[in-house]
Amino acid sequence: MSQTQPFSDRVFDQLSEAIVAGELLPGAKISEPDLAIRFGVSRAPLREAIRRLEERKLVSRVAHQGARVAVLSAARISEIYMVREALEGVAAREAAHRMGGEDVGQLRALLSTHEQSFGDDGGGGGGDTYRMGSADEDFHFRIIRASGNATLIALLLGEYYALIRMFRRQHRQVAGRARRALVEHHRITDALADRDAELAEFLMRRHIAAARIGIEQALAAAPPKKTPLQRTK
Amino acid sequence: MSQTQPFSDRVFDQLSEAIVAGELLPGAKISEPDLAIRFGVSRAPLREAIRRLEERKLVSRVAHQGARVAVLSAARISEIYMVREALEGVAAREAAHRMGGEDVGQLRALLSTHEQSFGDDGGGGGGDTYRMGSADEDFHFRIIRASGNATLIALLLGEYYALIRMFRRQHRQVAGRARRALVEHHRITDALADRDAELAEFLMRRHIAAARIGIEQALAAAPPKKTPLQRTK
DNA sequence: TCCCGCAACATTGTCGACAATCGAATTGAC
DNA sequence: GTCAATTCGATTGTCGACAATGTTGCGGGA
Repeated sequence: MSQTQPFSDRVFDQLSEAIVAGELLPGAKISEPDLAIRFGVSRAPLREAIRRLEERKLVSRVAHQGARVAVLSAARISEIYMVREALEGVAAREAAHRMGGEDVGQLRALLSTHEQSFGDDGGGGGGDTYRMGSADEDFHFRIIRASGNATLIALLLGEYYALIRMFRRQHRQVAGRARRALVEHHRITDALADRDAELAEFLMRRHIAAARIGIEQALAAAPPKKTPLQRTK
Repeated sequence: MSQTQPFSDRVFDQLSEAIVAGELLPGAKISEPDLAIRFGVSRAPLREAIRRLEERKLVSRVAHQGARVAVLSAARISEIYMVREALEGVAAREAAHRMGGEDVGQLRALLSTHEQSFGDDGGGGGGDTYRMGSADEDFHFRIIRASGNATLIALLLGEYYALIRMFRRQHRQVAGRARRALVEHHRITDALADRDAELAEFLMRRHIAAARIGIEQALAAAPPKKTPLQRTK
C-alpha cells in the first residue's frame, strides 16, 4: 500500500464520498477556501480534485462563479438509467460466458440473504429501503465485475453508481419494487447458470428498464423537490 | 462567447487535440515543465488539465512518476467497442423515435457523398482511409445527437470518440470494411426512416460488432506495434 | 417607494517557489 | 569486469500570495 498517497487523490475520494453520502447536498456551493480548511490542505490539490469531479459529472462548474454539487433532474436520471440498461445488458451477456459454477453459487447465496431481509421486517422503515438498495447494488456489482471488461467496470462502478447512490439518497421513497426486483434477480441468475448470454442480456435490460419506468412514474407524481441551493457551511 | 476562457480549459482542449491528432504519441511522457512552457502557462492550470485527461482515460498517471499518453492495447480497443455497441444501439433506438423527415434526408445526402468518394479514387491511399473514417464519424455523430439523450451524447462524443480517433491514428491499416460499412449505414438509415426503433438498434449493434471483430482479427494478425516510450521533445 | 449605479467584499484563476520523492549516473568494493 | 550503494539531478506534489472577475450591499436619484 502506498503510504504517501497524494493529497489530491485523498481529497478526491473524500469529496466523492461526502457528495454521495449526502453530506454535501445537491446544489450546494462548493467553496474552495472552506473545503481547503475543512480537509486541511491547500487550494491547489483541492482544485485538481474538483476538476476531476467535474469531469465525472458529480459537480457542475461555471467560470468565475464557482462549482456546485450536481442536481439530478428527473430527465437526467432517466438518461442515466438508459445508459445503465445498455451497459449492464452487455455486462450480463459477458458475465454469462465467464461466470463459473462457484460464482453463480455465491450469487444464489446473496439472493437468499435478500429474501430473509424480507421476512425480518413487517412494515419496512426508511433505513430498510437503503439496506435493500445496498443489497441490490451487491447483486449488480458482482455481475458487472464478472463481465471481465475493465472499461465497462470502470464506467459503471466508478462513475455511474456514484450518481445512482446519490440519487437514492435524494429520493428514498421510490423503492416499492423490491419484491418484484428480487424475482427478476432470480431469473437473471438462472440465465447466468445456464450460460445463456442472450437471455441474460435480455432479462437484465428489461430489469433495469422496469426500474427506470418505475422511477419516472414516481418522479412524475411527486413534486420535483425544490432544494433551495444552500451553502456549504 | 466568453472572451476570457480559463487557461485550464484552453490547455485541456489543446492537450486533448494534441493527443488525439497524434502530435503526442502514445506512451510519450507528459513533462509538466515542458508543456507549461509550450503552452505558455504556469503548471497549476496545466496540472488541472492533466487530471481531467486522466479522468477521461486519455493519459495514465503514476504517483511521483509522471503521466504518459495512454496506450490503447488490443484488449482495450475491444472493450471500448463493446461499450460503443451497447451505447450506440440505444442511441439508434432513441433516434428512431425522434428523427424527423428532414433529419433522415440529411442522413441520406451524407451517404450519397460517401458513395461518391468511392468513385473518385481507384487505389485508396493512406489519406483516404482517414477521410473515410471522418465520414463514418459524421454518420454516427448525427444519429447519436438525434438520440436526445445528453448523457449518452456526452459519453460517446465527448469521451469515447476521442479514444476511437486516437486508435484510428495508430492503426491506419485496419479500414478495408468501408464498402460493407456503407451498405450497413444504408440499412440503418432505412430503419430510422421507418421509425423502426427495434430494427435500428439491432442493425447498429451488429454494425459496430462487425467493426470490432474486424479490428480484433486485424490486430491479431499484425504485430502489437512496439512503440518504445519516447519522450515529449 | 422603487430602481439604477457604485463601491467594497469575497471568490476564483494564476503564478512562482519550496519540499518530497523517484530515476539515473557515478563511484567504490569485491 | 560486474554488481551494489550512494549521491546527484530532475520531476512531481504542495503551498502561500497576487491579480482578475463576479457578487452583494449601500446610497443616491427619479
